[in-house]
Amino acid sequence: MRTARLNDKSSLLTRSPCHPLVLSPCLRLCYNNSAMITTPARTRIAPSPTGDPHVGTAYIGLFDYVVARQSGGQFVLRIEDTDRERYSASSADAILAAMRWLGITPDESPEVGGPVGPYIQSERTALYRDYAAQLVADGHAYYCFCTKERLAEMRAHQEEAKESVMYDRHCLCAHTAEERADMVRDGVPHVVRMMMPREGSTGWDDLVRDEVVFENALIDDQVLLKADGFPTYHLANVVDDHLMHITHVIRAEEWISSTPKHLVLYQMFGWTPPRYAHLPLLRNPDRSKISKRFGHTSLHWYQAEGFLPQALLNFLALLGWSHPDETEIFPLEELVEKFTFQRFNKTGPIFDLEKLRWMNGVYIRNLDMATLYPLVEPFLIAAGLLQAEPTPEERAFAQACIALEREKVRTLNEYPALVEFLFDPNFTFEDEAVQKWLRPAPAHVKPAFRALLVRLDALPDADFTPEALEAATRAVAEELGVGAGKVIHPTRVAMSGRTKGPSLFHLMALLGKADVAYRLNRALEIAKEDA
RNA sequence: GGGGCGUUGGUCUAUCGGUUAGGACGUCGGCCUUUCAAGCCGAAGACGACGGGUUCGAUUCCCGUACGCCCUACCA
Repeated sequence: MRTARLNDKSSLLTRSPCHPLVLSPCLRLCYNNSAMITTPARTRIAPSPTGDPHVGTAYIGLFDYVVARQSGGQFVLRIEDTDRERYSASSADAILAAMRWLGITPDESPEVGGPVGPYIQSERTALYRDYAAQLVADGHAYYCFCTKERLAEMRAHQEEAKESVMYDRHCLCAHTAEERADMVRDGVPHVVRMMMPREGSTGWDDLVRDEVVFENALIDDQVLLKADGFPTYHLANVVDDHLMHITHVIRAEEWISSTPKHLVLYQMFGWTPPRYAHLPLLRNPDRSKISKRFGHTSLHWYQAEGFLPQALLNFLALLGWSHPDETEIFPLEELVEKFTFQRFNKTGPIFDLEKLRWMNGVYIRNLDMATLYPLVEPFLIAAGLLQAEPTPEERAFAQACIALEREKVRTLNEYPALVEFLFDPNFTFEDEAVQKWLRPAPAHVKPAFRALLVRLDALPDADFTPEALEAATRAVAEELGVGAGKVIHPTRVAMSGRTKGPSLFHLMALLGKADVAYRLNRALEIAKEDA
């Protein structure tokens, strides 16, 4: 049951000189956060194109997607490129591509368009200017001409005096509205600041944190429009969320203290605010906000490392949220089915890469070869094991190699190192393996290799099967009066240069008679040198 | 300095006042096995940050303290 007790907006705002707005009783909303969302919700992810696509964007985007899907609504992607200093031209495309890779594709975006575009804020600047002007005209905002120097000085004084650092409304008190308008007309550089009420409080019922309230007096007169004519996040976000009919703003915890500003803007405009859900912030191992310094924040890294999008999403879903049945491995569809904000935790989780790696391994093992191999091939090509356009034969061989080591990895990029030796009969031996079985070689090893060579030579090509190879190997062991392992282990070293690896007989069958013989002889050579 | 948010094993978490505080990752040990993995079994690891309340009973509700984090930009 949802109830909303919202005072008539005109009674919320009253005026008085220099403290012009008074917000009376705080905004109280009571909702039920335990339920699934049944009326179509419009959610949005609003990344800033300032660098590589960020894992935090994927985290928030995942839940935006889930809420939209669950409720039968839409998931919108909007590019917030109002910071011209940090803007990176290639970033927006990279973000879109990363979302596509993850499979959480927006219903409306700069790429696919939609009914409430444009979806790039730099293409909407006229809009923000108009709304800012309206706020000024209505007395909810004012022009400010203070230089950065004066602001810095003011802050220094305030800090020294142990006062809270806030704009002192110098321009508001020193000039009349007409004077300010004249100065703007005369081209004096200026910004637009919102006139934050100095009394009352502003609060909301957060979908994950319940009621949060701030004293208005503690909130600064935020700059809404910068001197370069671009809006700040605060203005652009409110205007766009309203114009784009966003019903649920899902964002990171770091925005909590900005929310009252946004709420007051909605009141000033006379708009109904959306619901807010402030999700916990992903953390570094030292509990600070996740950053490049400690971990991997770029989605490119996860992709390059060979994480599967499904695994990443599953892992992300379990950061802060938990499945009602305590299930750990579940697909996106199930998250859509089971999601409620109530099951969200408020603590910022540390991003545990080890657990992600485990989970990724589970997902890899659950794939059939037909699905797995195409995902692995690019890694084989990158490692130089395959040429860029493999022939069907090369591809078949590579797939057979991967099949041998299929369940061994946690990330796809581990495959090349595991199967490398299969592609190269002149592989490099590992010192440890050589020392254990070849140099010095236990007395039975060289005879065993020679006996094996003879037996394998006698095997028709068609019989070069794991079963036949195992029989031959065991027969050799018996002949020499040693345990099977005493032949199997050195043979493995002869085949791969290592003490560990895939099933020996399957590996030999895959290599074929000639290659196996070559490798056996090569090992014999190495063992010979020692004497 | 001010404000806000948070605090269950190393990590992710369950618990919506009554449990021997459960699960997962990781760690350690065992089994399986031609090695490595995988799989299976088992173990160690939480006085539920601390101190007060409320209650017949608190990890769960309230207050305080400590600690951590976020915000405090003409960045988002």
